[in-house]
Amino acid sequence: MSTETTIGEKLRELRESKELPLRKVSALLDIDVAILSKMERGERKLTKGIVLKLAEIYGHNADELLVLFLSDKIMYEIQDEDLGEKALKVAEQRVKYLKASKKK
Amino acid sequence: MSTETTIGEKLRELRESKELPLRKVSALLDIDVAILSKMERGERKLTKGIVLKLAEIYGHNADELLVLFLSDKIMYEIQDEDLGEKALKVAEQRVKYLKASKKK
DNA sequence: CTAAATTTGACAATTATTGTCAATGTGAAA
DNA sequence: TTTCACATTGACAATAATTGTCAAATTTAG
Repeated sequence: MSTETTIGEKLRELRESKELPLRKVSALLDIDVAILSKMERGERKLTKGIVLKLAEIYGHNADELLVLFLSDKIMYEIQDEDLGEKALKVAEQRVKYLKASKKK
Repeated sequence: MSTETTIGEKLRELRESKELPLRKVSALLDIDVAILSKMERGERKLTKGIVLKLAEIYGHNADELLVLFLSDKIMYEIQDEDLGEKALKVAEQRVKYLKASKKK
């Protein structure tokens, strides 16, 4: 499940599957074509807003893209860290703890 | 397992358990006392280097502190995100995938 | 009270990120 | 080759974020 792809690569795949040129998509997003090019190749950071707009443009499930987007940011934080996996597990515990203590 | 504490709070606890004033510790770290104060309270970002030095100063297990430090950074990325937990799981998969494909 | 410890806020200096643009590179068509 | 659309690259200034430094204010312990 989306384990071998970055959000940028995924967005490029989606764009190409729709046969849309960067030029058109960047116009819809109202950003420079160079920036979108770099975002797809991971050279510039994506924002949540851009990801959501692209989900809309490509007619693709937004949550799936957001999860990939967030996990990319997480991966960036733990890159090359031996303790990354442990840190992820601790973070999971903490998320669960927060959920539990946040009464609905 | 360290689910209710930030790295800053943990470092403050350690310092207080050793009865060391900020003044002395910040001198050992060669940083301003104000910065260390803010780091302990989460108002300024800690660095890996500072965490390691503090582990040394307090004679505390460095890995445990690093895991907490990294998980803090992860938590920061997914704060308030409904999809945070899913993103963590995907990140775990990806870490495992990377480990597997990186032949030793 | 007083003295040490800590916190707070303001500020300039540094560093990072951003958008913009032009030049360059790539590939397909003919 | 020439042309054309598409994409990439790098340089640059503008903007924003982070940093260290300091002094004043506040809190805490005696």
